[in-house]
Amino acid sequence: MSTSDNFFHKVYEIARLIPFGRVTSYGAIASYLGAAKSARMVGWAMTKSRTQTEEVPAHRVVNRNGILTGKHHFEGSDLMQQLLENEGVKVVDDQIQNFEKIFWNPAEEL
DNA sequence: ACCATGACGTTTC
DNA sequence: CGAAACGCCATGG
Repeated sequence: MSTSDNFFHKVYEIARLIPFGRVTSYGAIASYLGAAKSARMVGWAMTKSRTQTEEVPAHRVVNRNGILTGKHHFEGSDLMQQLLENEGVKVVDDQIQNFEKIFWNPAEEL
């Protein structure tokens, strides 16, 4: 047990609230949790997310530019992109198309 | 305690 | 536009 477990738990809760076909960023989640400077921890939480019992849609979390920087943490070489495109999110060269339109900001929409 | 390593973000070149 | 330098902070050796 550590004090950051609560932070991780909240990260997972928010991640599960991301609507189908929408995406958000590591920084947006960190900022919403009052830890604007801990975006890297959100990424770390995503890495740990697969150990969670409850599923976490980690593929809906990208960096602030809408680029799939964490794709290498998924199986294969394009699984993350496949998962997104299954939801209607278009990706070209690891860049989410129309990113600003489908971006889901927890601070404004939650 | 020190150093290295990131699924980040911002600034600068 | 890509690369690098910082700042940030939990984790691991």
